[in-house]
Amino acid sequence: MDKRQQLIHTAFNLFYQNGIHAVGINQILQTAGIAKKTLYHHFASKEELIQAVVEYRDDKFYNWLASRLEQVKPGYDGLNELFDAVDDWIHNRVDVLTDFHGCFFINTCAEYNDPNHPVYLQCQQHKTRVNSLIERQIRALGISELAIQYVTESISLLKEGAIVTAHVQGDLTAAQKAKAMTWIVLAAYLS
Amino acid sequence: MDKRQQLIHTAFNLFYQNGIHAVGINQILQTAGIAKKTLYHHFASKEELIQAVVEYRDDKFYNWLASRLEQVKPGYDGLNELFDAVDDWIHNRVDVLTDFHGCFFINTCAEYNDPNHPVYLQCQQHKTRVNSLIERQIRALGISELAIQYVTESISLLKEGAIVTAHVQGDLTAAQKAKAMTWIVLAAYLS
DNA sequence: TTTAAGGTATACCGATTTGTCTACATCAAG
DNA sequence: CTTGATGTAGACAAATCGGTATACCTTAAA
Repeated sequence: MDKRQQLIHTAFNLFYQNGIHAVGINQILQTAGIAKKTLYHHFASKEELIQAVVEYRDDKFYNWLASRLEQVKPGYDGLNELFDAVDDWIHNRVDVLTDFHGCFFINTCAEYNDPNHPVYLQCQQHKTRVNSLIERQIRALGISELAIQYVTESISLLKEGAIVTAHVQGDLTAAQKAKAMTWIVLAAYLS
Repeated sequence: MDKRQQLIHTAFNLFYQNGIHAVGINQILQTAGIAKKTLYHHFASKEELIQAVVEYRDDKFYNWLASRLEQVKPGYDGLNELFDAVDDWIHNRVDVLTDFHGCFFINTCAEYNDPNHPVYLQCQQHKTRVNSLIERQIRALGISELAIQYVTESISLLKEGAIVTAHVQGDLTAAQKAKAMTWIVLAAYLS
């Protein structure tokens, strides 16, 4: 019954479904059934609410993915699990992430197009956190320290491509394609 | 001195830089130096202007890429050119596309999150058109008809990943990474 | 029992939104 | 010469925006 958390939760769902700029504060309040005064008791402005929402999603997504990856051995198994997890997400098989509408952080960067904007930076940092999960898998393969960063960023690129392709093109097999390419790329880099 | 075209051009620049929902009609009018009546003489609503802007960008981007690809032989050379073109775009070396702010169509889908919305469909169709350019290159490789579609969509996924990674992460080498992976993937699929 | 925090409900503020309207200017074609 | 298309300038309307203010309620702790 924490009103603050209720507001963040409601705002995220509306933002994720309709875009941030398209959702007004009154709509959030009406949907959540919460008074305006209460919102401005917890947040100084809409901007602050938005930042809290991004942080909320960052945690939720990162923790979900991290827990998925913890269930398998780091390395090849982890990379398989990564793309299986994305595949589950795309197919709406992950309740905790709500219905798939692309990557919330990519979407948000599309709205806040200024790379110096706090919200934009939050989104970048989320991607950095997620990449660290990928790096852990790559590192377990025992390749040269020099190559780790490059390979990590390449796999990350495949993951981003899968998410965007699934979203914009509606290609539900995108994660599987990215997974297949990951195997091929790794085989080439490790030979 | 075509006012209609002037409006579309100004609106696109503002939309691309700030997002569609963040830009008001008055801002467009003031920037373009055009009266409100004139806008509503050419367009029935803001929505209609937006659709014209998306169509304008669709043509501009498609024609640019198509002309780049026409300068080389279809097949391997065309695929190299594809990623070199994206690389030029990312590095702001393509005047006709204006400063890089990610893919306008991906960004727009992020704002119009409803897959049934006309603008969303326009963006999907743009991707389909671009994919047909990629397919032409893949087809020239002489692989089986069955594989053409799959490989095309895989290369497309790499291209999307490069654009998004360059935009959100600010990784200016993303197109080169995607290009390198394209070679590897093709070598595997053609062996 | 009193007090402060957190809450609802709603009126209100100024600014901004999309879109309409009036009044007038230019100019090419019938 | 007139008419219709295209244009400018800007007032205006109705709705909505983010945000503030007032009045009152509940509840838990001092």
